[in-house]
Amino acid sequence: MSSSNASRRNEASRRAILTAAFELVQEVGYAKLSIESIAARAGVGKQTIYRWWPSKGAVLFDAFLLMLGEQADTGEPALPDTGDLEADLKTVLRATIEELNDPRYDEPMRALNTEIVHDPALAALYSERLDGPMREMKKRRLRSAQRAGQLAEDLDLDVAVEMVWGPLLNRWLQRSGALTPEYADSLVETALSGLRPRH
Amino acid sequence: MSSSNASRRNEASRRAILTAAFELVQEVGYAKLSIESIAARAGVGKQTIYRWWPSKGAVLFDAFLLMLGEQADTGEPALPDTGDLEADLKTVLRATIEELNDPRYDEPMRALNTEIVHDPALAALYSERLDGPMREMKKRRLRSAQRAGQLAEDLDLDVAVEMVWGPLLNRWLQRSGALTPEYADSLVETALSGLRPRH
Amino acid sequence: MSSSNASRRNEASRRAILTAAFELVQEVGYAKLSIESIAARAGVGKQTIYRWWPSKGAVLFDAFLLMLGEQADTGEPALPDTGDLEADLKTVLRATIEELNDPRYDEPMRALNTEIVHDPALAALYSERLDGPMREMKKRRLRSAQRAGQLAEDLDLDVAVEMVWGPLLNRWLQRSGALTPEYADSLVETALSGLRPRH
Amino acid sequence: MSSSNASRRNEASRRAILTAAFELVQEVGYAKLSIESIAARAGVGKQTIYRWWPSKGAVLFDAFLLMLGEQADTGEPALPDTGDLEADLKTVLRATIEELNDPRYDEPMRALNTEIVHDPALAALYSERLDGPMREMKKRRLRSAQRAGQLAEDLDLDVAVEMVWGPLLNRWLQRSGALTPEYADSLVETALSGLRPRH
DNA sequence: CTGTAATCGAGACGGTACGTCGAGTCTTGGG
DNA sequence: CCCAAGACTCGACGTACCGTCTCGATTACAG
Repeated sequence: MSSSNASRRNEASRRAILTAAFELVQEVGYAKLSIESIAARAGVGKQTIYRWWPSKGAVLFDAFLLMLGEQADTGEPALPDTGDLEADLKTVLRATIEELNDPRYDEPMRALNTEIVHDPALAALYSERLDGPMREMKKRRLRSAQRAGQLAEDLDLDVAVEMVWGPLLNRWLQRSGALTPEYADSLVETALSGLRPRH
Repeated sequence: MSSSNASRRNEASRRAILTAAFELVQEVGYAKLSIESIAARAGVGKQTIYRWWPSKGAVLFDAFLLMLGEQADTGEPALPDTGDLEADLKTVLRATIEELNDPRYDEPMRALNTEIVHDPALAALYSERLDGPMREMKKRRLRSAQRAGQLAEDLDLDVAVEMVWGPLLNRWLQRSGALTPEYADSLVETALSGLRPRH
Repeated sequence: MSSSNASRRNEASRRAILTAAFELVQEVGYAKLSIESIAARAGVGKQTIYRWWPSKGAVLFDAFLLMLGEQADTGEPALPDTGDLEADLKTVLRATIEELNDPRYDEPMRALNTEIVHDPALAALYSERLDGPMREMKKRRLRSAQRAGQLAEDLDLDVAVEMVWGPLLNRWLQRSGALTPEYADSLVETALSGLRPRH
Repeated sequence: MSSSNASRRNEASRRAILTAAFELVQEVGYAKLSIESIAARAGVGKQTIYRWWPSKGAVLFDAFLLMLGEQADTGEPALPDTGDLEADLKTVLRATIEELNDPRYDEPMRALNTEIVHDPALAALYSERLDGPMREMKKRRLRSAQRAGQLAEDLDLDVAVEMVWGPLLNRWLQRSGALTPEYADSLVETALSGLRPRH
């Protein structure tokens, strides 16, 4: 059922390439990341990269998948659910902010986002393998709250997810403001209550 | 007050360069845009570009300013204010969506966003010259509504702006969903009312 | 005396490789001839070539032997001997010229000569298997004439052979002049009579 | 009349490239000579080589011209003329043999000959710039002898030149025999007297 | 008649070099 | 001093082959 892999691809090389790519994008930044340097760092011929990936962005994407351990794929990842939606969302957003502020992830994630912006094929892949599962996870938490009567019954969960996480991502990408825990709180509170006055 | 500008810079060359840059980024995309091709198209020596701009992104940014006619700078641009905030916002978001779907602006704007993501200096410039004025304009409209009691008194207007426009920009950049007028409406309604049920 | 050939080598592959090599060198020229293209054309794994030949030149050399049907080996090839040395030599040189002018043999023979120039091992092989037998054949004809008193008694036959055929080969390799039947005649006459005036 | 050179070519780079090429072909041989290594040794970008020369062979050819100091071009080079043709030719051939046996010139000259064999354009250049002038020089000496009645009146001097020098070049290229002073003598004597018995 | 070991087609691998593109710098000559 | 033009060094591109190395799948010999 599994032992015979049709491909004669060298798994060790694959991992070396992805690891090298991830390290290098941290060290030199996305603009200066070259296939040549990835190959050199990985101890691999350039052809081995060109053979299996169509673009630099695709390598980076796979590197991401490897680093994330493909968590999104295994089982059903879930957001915390204490019953208190507001608190849970704040917890999650604060954690996200911490990750975005982590220099180890900053450059690689910016690089990935850049590639997605310009490469529709990669965007589709991203949507399918990374963003999709994450979005599902977020929607599951919101649906749970919805069932508990904490969210509007007619709420479009996709819009809801984007309204909570979108501003955060934007601020980070455009550096249009500081990413602080307070910002996370404010975002959650405002999204839940809406801009209009209550009562 | 003397007529002599300190700089002996050739205005014709400047415009030719910016025009060529804007045209080329539409035609070949951002990744394949080269300083050499800009110089060739503009009928200009490469040195003339390097003399006046520090980076490809800076050229692109100035090209944008030129194309936008520096609207943001002239006078006090304003969002429509009919008194009906929800309707006004929907109008504006629908217009924005139309612009983002316009192939003439799609590639150049993606290019600009990409540069901003990786170049903090450019991000600051963007924030000051383009995003800042736009944000002020949006906040003015919201403040007007706030005074009219249509928005919560303690609302953080920056967060509010990001919550309305951020998801839109994100969907566009990541191609994570279609940009339709209905999406604009849904976004405005959800943001104004909040995720929680009313009553 | 046993029927078993020590080698389990595949004769069909061997012939396919040599034929492919000979064809390809005609088609693409020596510089662009690659082991990979030979293997592909022959429908053979690269390893099969590397297993049996030490170098591209060696393959080419064997290809030559195959094409020539190993004539030089079988029996005692001989130059025409009508008793008229001058006429016989002219006949032979004219035939040689025709062969050298034949596009089917031009490129392959140039290729072989090139390899010989740079590879002493191949040069030795060439000398033993191709040039040697040919030279013997030529010397036999000259010796016959010498016995008939038509050539100087103390003549060094090796020098004689080189003086008749050398200039021809040189002109062909360096393209330093046209290879015409008249040239053949002139060469033979001059060599036989010498540069000095007779009487 | 001369100061303004139309080309803005860098003479220092040109010399560095040719010198590097000549050195490298001695050191690593023709087969392993790469444009890349020439550029590296010369401290020059590869593009500068590709900009000015169409092929590796053309570089090598120019390197030869530079090394030979373009002697052939300056003035009227001449072979020794003591009145004794046989002695003079022996002197010259012996000197040639010594040169061909000099390891400093062996590889480069083989390389040049190889290129000529495969590249008609280069062959023409060779004929015009190197072989032609040399051949003229040789013919001048023979013509002088001819006037003195030492050579046949109807002798084709081109054929004569090829008959004396051709065998030598061939033996060297094909390694079909040792290049000794005795061989030079034998060659000259046989060519002058012819293969036929005198009287 | 059946292992078993060499040979085969296939093609991935780590490399080297190719010939091209563009970056950013520098030089020349003209206005 | 600025400009158009374009040569320069340098680094990377993506491709072609090198010679080596597995991988099954024949295939011909030996037991």
